[in-house]
Amino acid sequence: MAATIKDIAGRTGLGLATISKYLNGGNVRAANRAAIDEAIAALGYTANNFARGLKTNRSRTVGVVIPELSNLFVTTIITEIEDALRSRGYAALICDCRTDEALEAEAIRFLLGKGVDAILNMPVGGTGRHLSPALAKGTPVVLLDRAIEPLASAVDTVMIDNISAAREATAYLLRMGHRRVGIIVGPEAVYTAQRRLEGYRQAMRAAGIEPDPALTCSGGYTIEGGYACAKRLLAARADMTALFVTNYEMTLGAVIGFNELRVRMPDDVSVIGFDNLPLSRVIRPALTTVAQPMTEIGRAAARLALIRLESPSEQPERLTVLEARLVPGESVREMAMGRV
Amino acid sequence: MAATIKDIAGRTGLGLATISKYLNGGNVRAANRAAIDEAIAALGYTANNFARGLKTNRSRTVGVVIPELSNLFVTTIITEIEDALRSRGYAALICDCRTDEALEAEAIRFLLGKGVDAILNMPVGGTGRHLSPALAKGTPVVLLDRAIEPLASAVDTVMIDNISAAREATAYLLRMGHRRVGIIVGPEAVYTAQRRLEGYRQAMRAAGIEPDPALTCSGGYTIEGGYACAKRLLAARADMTALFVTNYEMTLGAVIGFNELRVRMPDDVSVIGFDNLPLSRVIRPALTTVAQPMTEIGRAAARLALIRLESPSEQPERLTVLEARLVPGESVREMAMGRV
DNA sequence: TACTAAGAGCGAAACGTTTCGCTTTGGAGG
DNA sequence: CCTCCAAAGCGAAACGTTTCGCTCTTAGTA
Repeated sequence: MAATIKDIAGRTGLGLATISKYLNGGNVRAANRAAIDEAIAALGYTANNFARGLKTNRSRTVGVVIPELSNLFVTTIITEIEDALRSRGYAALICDCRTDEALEAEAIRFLLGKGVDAILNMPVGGTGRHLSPALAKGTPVVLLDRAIEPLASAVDTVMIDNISAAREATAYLLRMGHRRVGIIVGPEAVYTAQRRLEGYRQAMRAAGIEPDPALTCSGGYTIEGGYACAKRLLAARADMTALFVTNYEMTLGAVIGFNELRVRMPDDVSVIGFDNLPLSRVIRPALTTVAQPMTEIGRAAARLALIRLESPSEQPERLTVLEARLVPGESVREMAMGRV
Repeated sequence: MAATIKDIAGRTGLGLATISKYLNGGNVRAANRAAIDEAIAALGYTANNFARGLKTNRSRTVGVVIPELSNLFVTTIITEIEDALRSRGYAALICDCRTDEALEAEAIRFLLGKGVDAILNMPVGGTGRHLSPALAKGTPVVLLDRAIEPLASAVDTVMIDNISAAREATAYLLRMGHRRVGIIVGPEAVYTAQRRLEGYRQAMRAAGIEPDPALTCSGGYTIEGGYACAKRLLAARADMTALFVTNYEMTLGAVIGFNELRVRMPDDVSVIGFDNLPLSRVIRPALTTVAQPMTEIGRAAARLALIRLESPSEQPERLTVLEARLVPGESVREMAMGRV
């Protein structure tokens, strides 16, 4: 039905091997090259990926396993990955595991069964057990955003230094004279949430302040959680003068909550948000945020996967730590010295 | 390296054909069935998808082409689709075409080259030309959210009745006594945006009101656009008493804009938003929204694709129109009669 | 003109499955 | 104990590539 390499051979009078070689970048005499090109166009030939995969054991397909597709941080990264891969002929098989470890393990198995050449994973499980089938099979793995210690030497990891990013954001608030600094953190089980909380604590202690549990609220990395925490923190600690919100969704929620309560930024509460996505740039007063380089994360991950797949001789570092920057806005005010 | 059907045959003493038949659901004597199962477990056998695809020309893979991955409406639907497909052994290859017609056409070709069994597409291009390679090849196509008239009889379409949803939302505002009703619409080129605007106009005219261009603002379906439009409309028409925002992102933006301007809902302006996503339910006052059945859209699309793939005898309707409902909140107030 | 590398071109085998068209088998009914 | 038939089992061919190990051309050199 569809044209095959054999049809091309028939039409051009050349041999199978020659056509195949040409298609894979080999050298062919100019006249023959023209003939092959002509035949391909005339017959509408496309290589059969099944046959090719059967011989080469390569699918030019990469699996992406993420905890949650409905999250702007995730989708921004995936968009970048997908773009980079597609331009090199790779397609992305995406599995949303709904933040469920069992589903995540199943997704990995499923993708391996589909013959993916590599796996990109923003892991839910902290043990890395779900990845062992991939490692056993020799499939390259790139971890996104979250490290898994026991796998550090077996997989690539791309992330930011969450502790120092959080520490610097908190230190900035302290430097501006704030003392009662609240934090809205993510789920306890999530790697980045732990590290961001740790960074906050380090900064507080370095300033001689013991973190007040009543100033910490867990917002589950969701808009609703951020919204609820903003209200809860204000109710529990009316004297809170600054707040650090540790992801984009919760920042959005907190801003909406503050607005509803007529709490003004930065006059009533100074705020540092997370992730410099479109909205953060547009609302007034402009938010001061910790900006993760999402585009670079995606690109770096795609690049690593491609290197592992196509240039096995190159041996890039296992760990890529990208830098988050504090993007100044107008949502933090400097406290009068007297009030400190 | 990996175990093949031949290894199973060797270990069990059975023939290739028997193993294959069993794997594909055929009948086999109980004793042999046990032997095969044992061998599969012992050897860790998994069917080779390339070989299988080569014979059957089926990849158990479906392509999904969408304009934009960073959009909650899109990702909610995709999550559902992916889930439904995966449970039936199908994987989803996702291509974000960045709202670019040329990229969209390329994505379709790319996916066909990958051998996808079906294509789900939320189309950017209105002509449907980009789908002709798929139709030529006989690959089933399901359109999401947006129809393409010339293809009505060749592809499946799953969407809501945008005109009537918008008409009813607007009519509700009119029924509550509002006359100066604004609308934030999406991009002119987008099917749903056109229809929603049309529904609004129909309702206004039915109430004897000629739509005021100064009460229409295009927010490009983005958070920033909704935010900007909310401010622009208030500036242009301070006497606007109600506003209809026609997608989720713009609704979020408008709410933030109103909050910043200290415009209270519903006291100063009544608001009907779009899409009943988590946030819409949680903010105060609760938003009145047009809720699209996103879960059902995803499920219906997946179901159609699966039927076309696995039950060619069934002939479902080409067009599936799902119902959007008006979910009442507290963001619309009834105007005093005198003010009408 | 003759010779020689290097470059082009070639056929056949192999990848792991499904499927076609048979043959064998087990056991129910007589 | 036979007969018979549906069910179960079978071998071989085919799917469309890539690749191995050759042979044949070609063009440059002597």
